[in-house]
Amino acid sequence: MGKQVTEMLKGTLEGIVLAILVSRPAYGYEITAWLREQGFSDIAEGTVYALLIRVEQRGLVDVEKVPSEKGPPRKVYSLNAQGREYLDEFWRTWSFLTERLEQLREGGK
Amino acid sequence: MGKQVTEMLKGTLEGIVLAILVSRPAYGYEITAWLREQGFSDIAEGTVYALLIRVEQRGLVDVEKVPSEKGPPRKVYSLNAQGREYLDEFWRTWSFLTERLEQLREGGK
DNA sequence: GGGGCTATTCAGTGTTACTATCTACCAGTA
DNA sequence: TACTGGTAGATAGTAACACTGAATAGCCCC
Repeated sequence: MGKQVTEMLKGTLEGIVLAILVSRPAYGYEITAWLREQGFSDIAEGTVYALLIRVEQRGLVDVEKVPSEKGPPRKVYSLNAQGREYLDEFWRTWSFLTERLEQLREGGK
Repeated sequence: MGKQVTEMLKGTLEGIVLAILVSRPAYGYEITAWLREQGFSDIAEGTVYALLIRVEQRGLVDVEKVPSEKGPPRKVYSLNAQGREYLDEFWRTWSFLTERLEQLREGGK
């Protein structure tokens, strides 16, 4: 992809991951793979792990270590109450931004 | 506003400013004031100026120094051909992101 | 002269995603 | 046994970007 996406993901990738976790618990490798399927073609391996550690430290997710059939144990993350609250705020902020930008796009024609 | 907006603006504020400039030339102070009216309540003074210098150095805008009735001369920026190209790409990237997020928001209910 | 508004600049900081690399576990295979 | 490949996570260092806070400068008016 491009540098543009990279910069835009700052601040949104966190919301994206939390939005994934609200529908079902998941672990890092899985999330990365899913993002790539969705078109975020070059999300770096380490990026999601770093993000998950951050949100864990902020207490937005619960963690459970689950043994894997293949490879080392998985750290399965799930959104807790605080995380859901944070996600709600994320959506509000996101809506604000999209509204402003939609206006600009209309006006710029 | 909050830290969330700050982080989300990374990568998008640049597009926002370029989108303003495509409809009319403008100078830093004016742009900052306009953004604040639009609800970006605490865009920092220095932020827009730094951004304008960046896009100028990348050759996306043309600059003209215009004497002001009050205060020091204004640096009036206008989008050039390269800038318009870049803005087009910005909108494509933005659309990609909004589509993905809209899907996530739908799915998360 | 001093306060208030306009307008720009700049050094320093924090956050975030990327790059690159490393560790670890297991299965299949030569 | 040794090697490869897929799964899974951690981490040190870097670049980009917006913010903080302050400084500078010009102009007007009391």
